[in-house]
Amino acid sequence: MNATKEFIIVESSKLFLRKNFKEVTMQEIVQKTGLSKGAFYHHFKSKEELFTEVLNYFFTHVFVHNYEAYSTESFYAFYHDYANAVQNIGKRYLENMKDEENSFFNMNYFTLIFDALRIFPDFRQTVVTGFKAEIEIWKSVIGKARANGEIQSSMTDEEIAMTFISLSDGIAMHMIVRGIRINEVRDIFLNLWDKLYEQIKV
Amino acid sequence: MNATKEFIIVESSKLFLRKNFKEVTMQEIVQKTGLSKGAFYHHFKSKEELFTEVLNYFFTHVFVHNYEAYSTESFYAFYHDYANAVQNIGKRYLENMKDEENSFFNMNYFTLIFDALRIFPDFRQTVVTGFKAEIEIWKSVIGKARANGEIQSSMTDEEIAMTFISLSDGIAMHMIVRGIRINEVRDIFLNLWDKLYEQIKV
DNA sequence: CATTACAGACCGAACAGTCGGTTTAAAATT
DNA sequence: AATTTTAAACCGACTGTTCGGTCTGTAATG
Repeated sequence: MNATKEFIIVESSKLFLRKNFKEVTMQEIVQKTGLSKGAFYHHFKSKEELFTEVLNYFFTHVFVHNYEAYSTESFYAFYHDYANAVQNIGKRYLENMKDEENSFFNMNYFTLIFDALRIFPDFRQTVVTGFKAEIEIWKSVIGKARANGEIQSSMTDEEIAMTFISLSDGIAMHMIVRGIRINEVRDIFLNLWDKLYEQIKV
Repeated sequence: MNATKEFIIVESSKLFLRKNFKEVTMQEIVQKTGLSKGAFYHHFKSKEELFTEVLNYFFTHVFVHNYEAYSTESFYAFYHDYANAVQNIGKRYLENMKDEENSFFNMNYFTLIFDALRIFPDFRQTVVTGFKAEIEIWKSVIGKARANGEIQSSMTDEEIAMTFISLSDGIAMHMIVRGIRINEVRDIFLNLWDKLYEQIKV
């Protein structure tokens, strides 16, 4: 990809972490990139096209889990690796803000998704596919842990997976609303995960 | 409150369940209400003022729990009452949409809060206060259940409360993204709540 | 008949996007 | 090596439209 185009995506992605699609103006984008409107429209056919690229950037470079790197030795090791990765995602998220005056995030993983769904209804399929893939990975680790005798529960693998994932998402959302520091979120849901784990470990 | 003003709030609230603040235009508001611009600005000094009233309407008439009505006999009865109330909230939410062609909700409890936080930073305090009050109610019911010998857990009352609340919120968010029918959300998280309950009940 | 409620023409600002033209640098030609 | 050609990158004034909001006039109300 063209370097300038990539530069525009990365720079304007910072704007989309503070305001939603409608609130970010072309004027702000050209100001942030230091380019002109003509230059922008040379690389993108519309503001919407930029936004699709920004979303793609977020979901392939920022809000992304590298599951291959997580231990599948035990469920315990797996979800601890996952929690640490969430911490790193938070750090990448904050890096996108360090050149802003008021380092307060008004958009987040969830609002970005809902904003995108409103503008691009087809985006739903992409998100749902991603969710399902994530659940499958958790299920397989959990199933293995159950077979190993690491854990034991009346819940199905899928129920355990959904409980862990949804709990962390719910906690994250509450903490974002409360304005808590991103790095503290991990500790809060990891503590609860450990407590849940205690109840299912053999 | 003036009947026309209330009518404007209720009618335009339906628009704010489909689009965010910036996306909803004055033209749509006057069209939806069948009134004129002059009439609107006779009752409200700005679009923002309307939005504060709409938010107030949502959080006092739609997205609201009537905790006094919930059983505090047992934690089990309490969270079942809560889950049923969530069902009713979902129904009220859907009622606001029945006169629209495409009955698909693009805004929800969470996006509304985040939209509001961006426009009215002071709204955070209101939301956080509400969250804390909710947790306190749960904590007291859980504490009582523990004292009664209904439940037993290595988790603190607050941890149990946060686990239950955040889990249902996380589930709701996932299900909204998936486009699942609102009424099914209750069954999904209530099932998980029951499983968690099984593990802490004496 | 004074006040409230409403209508709708109207306003300037802001919006996304366009367009004619300039700069830059590499490729082609002499 | 010097000159010409070509194309991509970029510029910013400009366009048509829509935005939230105002203003003046009229109808209803009590």
